[in-house]
Amino acid sequence: MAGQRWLYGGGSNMNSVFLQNQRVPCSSSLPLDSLLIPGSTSSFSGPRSMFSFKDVNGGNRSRRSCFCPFDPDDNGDEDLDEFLHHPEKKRRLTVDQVQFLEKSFEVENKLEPERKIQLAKEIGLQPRQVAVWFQNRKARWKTKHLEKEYEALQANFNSLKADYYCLLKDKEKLKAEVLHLTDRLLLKEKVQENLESSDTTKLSEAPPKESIADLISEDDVSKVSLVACKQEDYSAKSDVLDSDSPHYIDGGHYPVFELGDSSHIFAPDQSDQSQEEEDNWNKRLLPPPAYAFPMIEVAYSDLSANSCYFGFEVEHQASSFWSY
DNA sequence: TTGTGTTTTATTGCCTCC
DNA sequence: GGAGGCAATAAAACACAA
Repeated sequence: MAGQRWLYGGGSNMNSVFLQNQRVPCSSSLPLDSLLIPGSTSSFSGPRSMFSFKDVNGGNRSRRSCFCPFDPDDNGDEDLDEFLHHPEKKRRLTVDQVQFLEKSFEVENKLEPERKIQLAKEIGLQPRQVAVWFQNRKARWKTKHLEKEYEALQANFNSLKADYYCLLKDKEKLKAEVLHLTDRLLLKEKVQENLESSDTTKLSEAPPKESIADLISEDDVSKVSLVACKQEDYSAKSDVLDSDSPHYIDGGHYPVFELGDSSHIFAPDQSDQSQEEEDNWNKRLLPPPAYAFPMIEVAYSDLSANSCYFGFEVEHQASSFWSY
C-alpha cells in the first residue's frame, strides 16, 4: 500500500507529502513555482505534480532525494505546514507534457542526467517525474515490442504449419500411387501364373511367352520409377516431419490405409488357400526393391478430405488393365 | 450513479556497474 | 557503497457500460 502511505502518510510516514498540482498557468505568481523549478522557463501550463520528502528526510533511498529540489530546511515552517496539511492526490501530466516527453523518447529513449534536468525544466516537472515517465514508457515499449515479436513468430509458425500439411498430403498421395501400381504389378504376375498352369499342354504350341516387362506398359514402368524417386526425395523431410506429425500431436491412432471399395476387386482372393500356399504367394510376389515400401498408413486427422484423392481414378485404370 | 476494467503515475526492492 | 535500471506492484485517474 505504498500509495496510501504517500497520500495519507500516517504514523511513521508522516514525512511524505504531496504538493498540489496547480491547474493554473505558470505565469501565476505561485510560490510553488519558485520552490519546484527554480528559474524555470517552462512554457507548459499544466499541473505541477506531487513529490515526496520521504527520501530527503532520511528515507532509506537517499539517492533519490537528489530529484527533489525542495529543501525543507531552506523554507519556512509555514510553507512546509501548508504542504503537510494539503496532501494532494497525484495528477496526470497534461497532453502537452506527454507529447513533449513522447517526442523526446522517440529521439532517444535513454535519459542522461543532464537531459533529464533539461526536460524537467522545459515542461515544468520534477526530474524524478521525468525519470519515472521514461521508465514507465520503456516498460510500455517493451510490452508492445514483445507482443509484436509474438505475433511475428505466430505468423511464421502458421506458415510453416501450412507448408507441412501440404507436404504431408503430397506424401500420402504418392504413397497411394505406389501402392496402386504395386497392386497392378502383382495382379499381372498372378494372371501370368494362372495362364502358365492352365495352358501347360498347349505350351509347346503357344507363341513365346511375354515377360512381365512386356505385360507392363512403358508408361507404367516410368510411373513406378518416378514415384520411387519422388519418395526418396521426400524421405529426408519425412523423417523429420513424421516424428512431429499430427499423429503424435493429436495422439490419434494410425488407421491402416485402405484403397477404395472399387480396388478390392484387384486383391487376390486367398480365402480358399492354405497358409502354405499363402506363404508361397508372398514369396513369389515379393515386390522388387523399387516399390518395396512398408505398410502404408494414413493419418486421417488434420488432413482434408482431399488428402486421399490419388489424382487418378483407381477403378477405371485397374479395370482397363484387367480387361487387357 | 455506480461498478468494473484499463491506463497512468509512482514506489519499492533487487540487481549490476563503476 | 552509491547511482541508476528494471520488474513488480500499488493506487489514483480515467473510460464506459448498465
